[in-house]
Amino acid sequence: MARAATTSDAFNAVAEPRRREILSYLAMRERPVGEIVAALRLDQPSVSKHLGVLRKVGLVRVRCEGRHKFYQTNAAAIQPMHEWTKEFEKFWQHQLIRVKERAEKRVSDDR
Amino acid sequence: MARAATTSDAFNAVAEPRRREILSYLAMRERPVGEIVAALRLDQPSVSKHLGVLRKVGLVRVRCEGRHKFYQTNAAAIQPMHEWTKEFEKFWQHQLIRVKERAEKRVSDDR
DNA sequence: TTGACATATTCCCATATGAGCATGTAATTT
DNA sequence: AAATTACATGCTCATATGGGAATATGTCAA
Repeated sequence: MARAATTSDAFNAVAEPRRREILSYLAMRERPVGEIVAALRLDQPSVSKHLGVLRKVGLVRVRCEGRHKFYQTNAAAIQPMHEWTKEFEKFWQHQLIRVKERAEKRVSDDR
Repeated sequence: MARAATTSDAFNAVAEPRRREILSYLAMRERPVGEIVAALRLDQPSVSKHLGVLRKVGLVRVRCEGRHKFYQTNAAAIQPMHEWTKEFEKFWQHQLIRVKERAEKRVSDDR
């Protein structure tokens, strides 16, 4: 088996740095494709393809108006990733405390 | 250019579901490779390869003891992902509020 | 030393990728 | 109708992948 498709879930879709940029850019308000192209300085076909991936996993929503398509980030689709990373919060807090303790011990040893 | 390497950053490394399982499994306490193999029912070479990826991006730490290698999740390396997803928190909260408002409006319209 | 055990590495392969470029399609304007 | 605008899709290609199987490395035990 090869690597999982980028369209298989939010984790895979978001692994691509440009897609993260697009999501950040579209979080505040909806934008037509042309503005994404101009703002992020990417080729138009590239943006369209990235938007296709993001659409497939539900990370963006589209609204059509004439020949313009307005894309916006669907933040709710990011929440599961936030929840998963949150599971580790208590551990990195513990780790930081231990690092701090060791540092303080070193200081007292030096005295 | 092809897809970015899985070893290029935490986002890419974590896109693989098995690696997320491994990280969760190793979060509480360190484990030798054999226990990961047994617990997650994966082939040993597969686990070694996944651990190699996780090591390269700093998501796990190793401690060698005789012929055993104890791996543990380095939760601090997950924090940046948590921060990135957190940027969207306010947006999904707004979206949920709007969904709720629309639902309430529908109820009042029906009355 | 020889062998058993614990991990890591290598090879092959089907599959998916993203960039670049060209082309297709739909809506609008002239 | 023809030209223009706004996006989407198709193509090729270099590259990386994860699984499977075999093999290598390193450590301990008898």
